[in-house]
Amino acid sequence: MEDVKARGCIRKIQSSEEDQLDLIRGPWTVEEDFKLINYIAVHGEGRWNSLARCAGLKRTGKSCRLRWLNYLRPDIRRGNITLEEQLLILELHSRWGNRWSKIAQHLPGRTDNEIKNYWRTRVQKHAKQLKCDVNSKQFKDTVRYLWMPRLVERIQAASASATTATDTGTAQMSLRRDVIGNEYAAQQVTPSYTPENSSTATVASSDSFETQVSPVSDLTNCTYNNGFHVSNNSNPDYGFQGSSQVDYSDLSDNYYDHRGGIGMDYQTSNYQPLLDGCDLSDNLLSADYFLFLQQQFNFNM
DNA sequence: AACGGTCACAACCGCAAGCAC
DNA sequence: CGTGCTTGCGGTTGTGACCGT
Repeated sequence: MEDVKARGCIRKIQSSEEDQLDLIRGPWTVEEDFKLINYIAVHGEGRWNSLARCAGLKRTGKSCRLRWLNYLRPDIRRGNITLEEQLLILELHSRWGNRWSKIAQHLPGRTDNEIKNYWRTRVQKHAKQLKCDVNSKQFKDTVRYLWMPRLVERIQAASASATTATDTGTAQMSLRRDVIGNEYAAQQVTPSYTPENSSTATVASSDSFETQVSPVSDLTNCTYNNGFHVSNNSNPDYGFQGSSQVDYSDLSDNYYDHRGGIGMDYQTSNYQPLLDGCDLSDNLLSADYFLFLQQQFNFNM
């Protein structure tokens, strides 16, 4: 009964405060961030509306929650999306669609917002360049048979060069542009982004290039230099419209580079159902490929 | 140097589910 | 059971930095 009273009281206070407070919107200030961090450090997170009030923040609970989860949390991982992460995002998105939070659960330190932004700014950009819908079979096949195998190649190449390199310190830390000039933010970024957890940071950066994309009919039967052979495209009409010049800058450079070999064996004969309980058509990976993912991420589905 | 276009990302919005009362 | 609050999610927008002309 007292709770009811209390709730009613809070509601009154809440509405009157909202009237008076004229809540702040837009970018957070350093001072606000410190208030939020300090309050959570003492009281923990949750009950965001009351947290916002008690912390003296003229923000909605929603805004506080978002700021904490997407930016201030200590385990947030900064820097470019690595090749491994790109691969994982492509794979998980192919299975789950725009379930960003679910995808984010498999990328430690990455937020759903970050992954969503990545998808929209990078992946959808490429779909646009191909003049096809990001949800079309055409685009999904492109991801499946081109981008992902190529990403695997690059990851393999990167890890191979990493093992030969004696200087592990070459992993470059890539701060977000908006962090530059923001000293307190830079302090947050540094500790969580180490060579250990971003071994491919150097190759994951945007290395701009232009790639010749073959007519799509070629995609129905081609063999990659890593042995990944594509021959099971069932759509005979599968073809890109318009320009064949596509910029795959950060997703995978040398997209159609058939030189050299990584030594991976992705034969179509290995192209099997991957995961229990999944629609077969949604399975992008061979068993080898899955093993590879597991090795890369300690990945458990 | 100025300008416009593009990119990347933080932040907001609306909606829905879950929960307590 | 209805109501209101909290939380979480996905979509969208705003904005500063960068880049090409």
